[in-house]
Amino acid sequence: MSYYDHKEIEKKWREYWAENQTYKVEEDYNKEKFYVLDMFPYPSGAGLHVGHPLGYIASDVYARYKKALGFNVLHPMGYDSFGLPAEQYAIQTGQHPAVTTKTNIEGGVDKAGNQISGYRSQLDQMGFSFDWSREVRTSDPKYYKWTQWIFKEIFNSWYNNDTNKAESIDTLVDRFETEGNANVNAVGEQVAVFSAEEWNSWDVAQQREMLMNYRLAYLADSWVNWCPALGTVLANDEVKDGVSERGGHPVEQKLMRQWSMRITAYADRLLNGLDEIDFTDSLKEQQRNWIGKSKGASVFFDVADSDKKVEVFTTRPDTIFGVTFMVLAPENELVDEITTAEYKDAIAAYKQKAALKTERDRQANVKDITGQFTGAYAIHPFTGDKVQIWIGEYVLAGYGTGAVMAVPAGDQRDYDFAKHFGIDIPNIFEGVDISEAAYAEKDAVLSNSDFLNGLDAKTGIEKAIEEIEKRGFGKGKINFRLRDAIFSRQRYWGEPFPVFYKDDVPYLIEDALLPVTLPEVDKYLPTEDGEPPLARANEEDWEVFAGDRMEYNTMPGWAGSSWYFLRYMDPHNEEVFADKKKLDYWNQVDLYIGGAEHATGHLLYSRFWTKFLCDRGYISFEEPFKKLINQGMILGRSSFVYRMLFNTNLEETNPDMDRYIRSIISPIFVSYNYKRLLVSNTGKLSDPDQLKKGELDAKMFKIEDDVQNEIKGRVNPEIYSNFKFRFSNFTSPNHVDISLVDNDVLNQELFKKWRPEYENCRFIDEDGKYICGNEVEKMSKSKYNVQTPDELVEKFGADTLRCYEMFLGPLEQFKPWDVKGINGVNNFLKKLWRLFFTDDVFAVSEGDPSKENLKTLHKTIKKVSEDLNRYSFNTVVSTMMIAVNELNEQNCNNKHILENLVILLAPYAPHIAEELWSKLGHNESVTKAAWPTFDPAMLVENSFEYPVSFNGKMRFKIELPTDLSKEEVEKEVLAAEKTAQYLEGKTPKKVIVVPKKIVNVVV
RNA sequence: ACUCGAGUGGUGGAAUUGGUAGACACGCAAGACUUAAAAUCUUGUGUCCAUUAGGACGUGCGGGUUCAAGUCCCGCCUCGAGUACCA
Repeated sequence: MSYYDHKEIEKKWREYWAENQTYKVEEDYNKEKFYVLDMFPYPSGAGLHVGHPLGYIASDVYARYKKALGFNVLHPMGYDSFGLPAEQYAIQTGQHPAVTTKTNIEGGVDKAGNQISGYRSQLDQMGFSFDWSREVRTSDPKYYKWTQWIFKEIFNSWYNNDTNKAESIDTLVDRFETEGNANVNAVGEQVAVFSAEEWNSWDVAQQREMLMNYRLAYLADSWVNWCPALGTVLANDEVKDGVSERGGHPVEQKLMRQWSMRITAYADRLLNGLDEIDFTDSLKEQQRNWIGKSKGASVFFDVADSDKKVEVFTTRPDTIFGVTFMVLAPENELVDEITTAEYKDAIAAYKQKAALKTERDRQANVKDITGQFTGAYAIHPFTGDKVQIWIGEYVLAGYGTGAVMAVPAGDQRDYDFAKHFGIDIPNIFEGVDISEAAYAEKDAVLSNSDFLNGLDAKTGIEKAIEEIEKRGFGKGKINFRLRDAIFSRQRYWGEPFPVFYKDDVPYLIEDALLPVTLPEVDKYLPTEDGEPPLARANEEDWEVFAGDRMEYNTMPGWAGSSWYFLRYMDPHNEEVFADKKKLDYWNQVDLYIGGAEHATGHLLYSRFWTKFLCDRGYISFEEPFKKLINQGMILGRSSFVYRMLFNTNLEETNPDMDRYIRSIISPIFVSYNYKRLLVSNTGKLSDPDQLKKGELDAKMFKIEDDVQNEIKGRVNPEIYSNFKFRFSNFTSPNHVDISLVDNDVLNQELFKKWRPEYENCRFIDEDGKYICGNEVEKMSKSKYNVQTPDELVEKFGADTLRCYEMFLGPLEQFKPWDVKGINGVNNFLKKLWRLFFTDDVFAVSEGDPSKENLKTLHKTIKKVSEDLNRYSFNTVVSTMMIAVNELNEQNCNNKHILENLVILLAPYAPHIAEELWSKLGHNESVTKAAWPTFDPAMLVENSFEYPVSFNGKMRFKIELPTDLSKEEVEKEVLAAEKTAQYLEGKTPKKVIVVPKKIVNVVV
């Protein structure tokens, strides 16, 4: 085989790898480990486009590099195979989601008869070094058995603020039994104090109900994001702009009994942990904002003529003397209790109006100020003044206490509210004008504020909290925006809970009976009375059943993905979720690659579960992912054809005829460079454009004439006498399939066959070529700009595609896909191949390499290693290209040089590397070869070509020995012939010499 | 509005700690091979001026620091991403 036959080579080595289990990894406790992980994919039926494997290629390159460096590398892959799309498809087709999921992964034919190649084979053809023996699927009962087990652990835990750790619920029960809850410092709901005697006197149901307030996985009535279209609740991170992230359906607030995870217990640790991990700043920032820590105070205001109190949270307790009213969220429980008889109806009406609005409506109408007075008054704790209590939509039920103390002088929303309802706006800042707007900056000095007068915000806040605590109506408090995570979904295709109910009290299924598998149901829809699909299953449909009924909810998508990276360490263990020794060995993920869209979902939840499992002693690290790289999206390059618009003169007089004539005139498309001239008839045209415009006019004229004549025989003469076909100056751009376009030139024949309506279309082309316009957009079927890896692998091979995707640009960046460029990379591999051949015969020379050869090699080893160390995947390809170009020029076919070159290339182009490696006489896979060592001695030069600049401008170069001192270099430069020319007779003020870098002469 | 990120040839991009801006590739142009096309190879290719020699300008815009700025500092503009009544 003398030419580079990628098909043959790639097939051969893929088979070799599979047969020899080249990528199988074992724990080797004497070897240093490295864990490279990709965010695992949801196996959709649509398959992969070129954007999907980008991150996998990068991680594969890195994994192979680390392995060559001698690390024991764990690099697994699996599927996040529970989820909505499979279930929606199941609802439509009645096919079990397990079946479609399996087809999407393993290939087959879907219900509509489409051939699906399957994720696995698409991944395999890319030559990835995944250890498939460790594959996990979240929907596999053997896997979700342990997801259920972890749920049980979380359920059986509480958060002890004193130890700042999750502990077994047994330690809590012990304390309740001996001392009650008075001294328990736990994260949880506010509960009344009880004694040990009281606890011991309760029955099991009462005790379990109390424990719910403490458990880290708990069942409670909570305000949830209810999405009627999807028939399920959604977590906060699954709602974007008030609609569901998947599908964009409206979401409303609803009070429902739901499972939740007490992630708020970990808010502070999730925040602090960010300092220890290497994520991008923007991602850390997103998590910080999501957690939303704010310091302030919680203050109680007595309600006048009542024993009720309103608790508020404020970050500006220093502005408390500016309080002129209070506002509660409409959903706040206190509202009904304090509303006076007089205002009952108005309040009820307002509440109802608010409840009907979707999340989105409430967000959209930020500018609309609404609210309603309750009739009740609160007592200002310092001044004793009576202040009105209102309810208003701008106060969120879910944040803080669902109530605010309104300080119109210092908060714009309060200011607007006060203005709108005519409430006082007393100024509490010295020398600040608040006639137009509130003053929210923290640099103003307080006034009209009793003991706080003269203080700035910082000291004022401290002083205020001190005083509030002293007088006993509040205390300093830290508040988080982060909410507990809703953990149930009213869906079928998810993990069933290991939970059953007896007398409406939830109990756990014992470990020995796990997993609780999904029962068969007749339909994947809610029941008539609105229960989740699992309620359709009868007792006998459940493999595991206990109590009165099983839990009907299933777990959310993030359950399985929160811990999968641990299961890869020991995927087939049936005794524990993973063996402790293996967990300790593989430890954290050293490099994690995936999209940034998981910033506040998966990446936060898995950090939470990791901390939990660490607290409970199952693992020995708190952060799952040491370093994370977000790969940027590969955008599509869409091509456009421009359809000419025209007038018929009949639009008004005879619209029916107009429509008829339009229907019989085949589309006319104008080439891009002409279209430009059509639209830009303003301003002066350049001479060539002027010429082109002339051409265009002539062509348009001709077609106008042709069309005019063609119509003649097809309509009656009377109508024809009024018919005048004239092009307008406008065109309508239509997407055209990129497979019909080569280098912006449209294949006119194929285009005519593409769609029946284009069969007889006409082109106004340029010298026979129709040039398409283009635009960079997201890849999507509807834009006909999707590039699948399959056709490229077929045409150029996986090695070329791998190199090209890396070559495209920095991994993190968004970049447009340009098919053209792939030729260059393919050429590079062909050139490389040819280095090994002389006159079509494989031939390498055994002798010592030349100094030049060695210099090229070691320069390359150095740069490739450095670049990989800083994850600069794109520049490595350029470096390899330079090396091949240089070796080509040097006519190098030295065995030593080429062997090392092959090892350097192997992470990027493993197939061709294996082939050349074996041709070089090796019997083992190139993946077993050690990374070459850089020898600085090979790069030592005895002369350097100094760029000489004058006043910072480079003028000429001069070759000088490297062992010259600065002074000698200066002397040589000043003596140089060209120097005089640039000095123009002046004497240099100063000469800067940076050895082996630059010389700058200041004149 | 706020937070983060990014603006470099016709295009993707390189320049790692301030030290030759535009590496490497695409595209384009010219040439070689060919009956022709494709493929391949060679040469050129930031812009402007100049026949050449050479010169001027040049990393979004305006300032500054420095012998020297794509890189550092200040102000602004544009684009992208995220968040959005968070008290």
